[in-house]
Amino acid sequence: MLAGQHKSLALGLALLPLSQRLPQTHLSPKNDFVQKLQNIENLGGVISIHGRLLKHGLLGDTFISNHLLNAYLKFHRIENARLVFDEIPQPNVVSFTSLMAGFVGHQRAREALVLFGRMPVDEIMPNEFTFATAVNACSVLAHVEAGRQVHALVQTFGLGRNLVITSSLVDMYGKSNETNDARRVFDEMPDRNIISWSSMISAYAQNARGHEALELFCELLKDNRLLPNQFTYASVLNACASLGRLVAGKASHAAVIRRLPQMNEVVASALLDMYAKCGLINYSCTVFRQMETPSVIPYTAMIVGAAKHGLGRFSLELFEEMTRRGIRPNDVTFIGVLHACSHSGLVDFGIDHLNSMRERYNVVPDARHYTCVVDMLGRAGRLDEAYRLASNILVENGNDIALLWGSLLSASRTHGRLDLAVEAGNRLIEANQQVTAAYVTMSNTYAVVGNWENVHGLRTEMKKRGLQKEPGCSWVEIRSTTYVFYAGDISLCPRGAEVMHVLKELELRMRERGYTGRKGGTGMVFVDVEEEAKEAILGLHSERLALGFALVSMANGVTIRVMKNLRMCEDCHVAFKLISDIVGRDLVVRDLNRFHHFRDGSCSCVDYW
DNA sequence: AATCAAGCGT
Repeated sequence: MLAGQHKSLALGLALLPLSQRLPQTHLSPKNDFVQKLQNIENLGGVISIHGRLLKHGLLGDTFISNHLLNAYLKFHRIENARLVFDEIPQPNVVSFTSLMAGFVGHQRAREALVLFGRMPVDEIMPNEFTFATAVNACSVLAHVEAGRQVHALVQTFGLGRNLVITSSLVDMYGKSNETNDARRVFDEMPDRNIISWSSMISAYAQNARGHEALELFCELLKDNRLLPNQFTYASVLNACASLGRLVAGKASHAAVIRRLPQMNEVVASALLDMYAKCGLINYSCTVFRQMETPSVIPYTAMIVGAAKHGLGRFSLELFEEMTRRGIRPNDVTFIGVLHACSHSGLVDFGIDHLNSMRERYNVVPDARHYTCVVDMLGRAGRLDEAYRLASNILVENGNDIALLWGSLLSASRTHGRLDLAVEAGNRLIEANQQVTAAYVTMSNTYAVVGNWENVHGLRTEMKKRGLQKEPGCSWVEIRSTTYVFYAGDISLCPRGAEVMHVLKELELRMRERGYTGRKGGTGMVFVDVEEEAKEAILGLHSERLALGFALVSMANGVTIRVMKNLRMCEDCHVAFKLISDIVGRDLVVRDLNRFHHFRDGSCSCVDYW
């Protein structure tokens, strides 16, 4: 509305005869205005100068209008900025670039690209600033086709060696999950700054290629001219977290303390997330409590971390605490909260939260939230309710379908509900999602109820369709060596006999304590935890081998973590607790304490990096 | 006058 007034005023001014306009003094009010616009500290000031510019008839001046446009952007008034742009008689490349950057910064990247496309029509030549912004727009949209087109234009304009543009391209390819293209651009850069390196490290970290992220980080450290900063460490920690590499994560923590003048919230969030994913929830908590005013993101990370460790009550307390402090939960926070309820069997709390999220917090539940609730009902054995809910959710995205029906299928198998397992499995197969896993789980459900004919039938069907289960693997990180295990023959496993002995003993004790693996959720490590093919069942699951090896190492006084499929296996955590009970000592805690290098912020950790 | 990197879910 405000901007609309300006528009009509501007038209009115244009009708005034030149003589009636205020004369320009040779003291140049122009420069005066520009300086004021640059140093302005609040929106009111921008509006007042806007009015005075109108009076002086200075809005036709592209240079001044560009300053005004950017002043509006400084206070996030993207609409006002756009209206200023629309009134510039001859917008130049800076006008275009500034408004494009404004759109990108306000979740309107598509409009930035539209504006970019308008430039040739207005016969404005884009420059390096414009291209960097255009690439950034594609990056935000993860629109790799547009990104490739812009990349091609960059080459045509002879800007293929520009540092800023190429760094943006690395980021764009990374965000579009085209990691190899990101690396190609990175390798071809004539020179690189810390942003180029951080972008490439983060491209690896975000695309499940943590090993390469850490490798590249090591390479970066060899160059003494470039210092890693907060961005770099956040990505490195993210890589450690996704790999479950506690030792590297610890060392990064040490490096953060030693090498960064101060830690910001993003690094702290990455750090607490890393500790949670590597199994040290107490460390997560310590990092979290060191933050004075954590925002929604560290709160969410902590809630999710606690949930994964089976600390459902703690998750809910954290949620209470954050809302009490007036921090608004977002969609991800609720995924964490529902996840917590699901994994701690707090079904009714979970349903309450689902219902309150829209009403009280104005967060609309989507497929991911409903999937959590389906999972929660399924784990609790309330399969009919789970099925009813799942049938009523509208899911289009293949990945969402896989999560929803995959969750129901798994619960149906656990509870021996053949009817629902078949229904859920067929949904997956129809949607061409997780087809192999669906066949295997359906077949396992037939096995649970003793219907061997159908087990065999499904196996034949799989063979006919040429479906083969990829071998899963698990690994253990001991000191800084990673031991990888595949399902199969025990004789291939290092210290196989010892491993076998420990596992047998453990399984016996667990059965004595009533862990049959039929209750869902916890205690599943030892019975059918992985949906592996029947052949693998004859041998051993990779997780059991990894766990057994870890236990043997632990018995020899070695500190270990057990990992599964890139993430910490929450069931292993439960298993550790049981093992501690069985051996009558708190092995886990004692061993974790040996890692305690950080006291009072000082550090005695070896220089890993 | 305008351009590049980071953290929370499955």
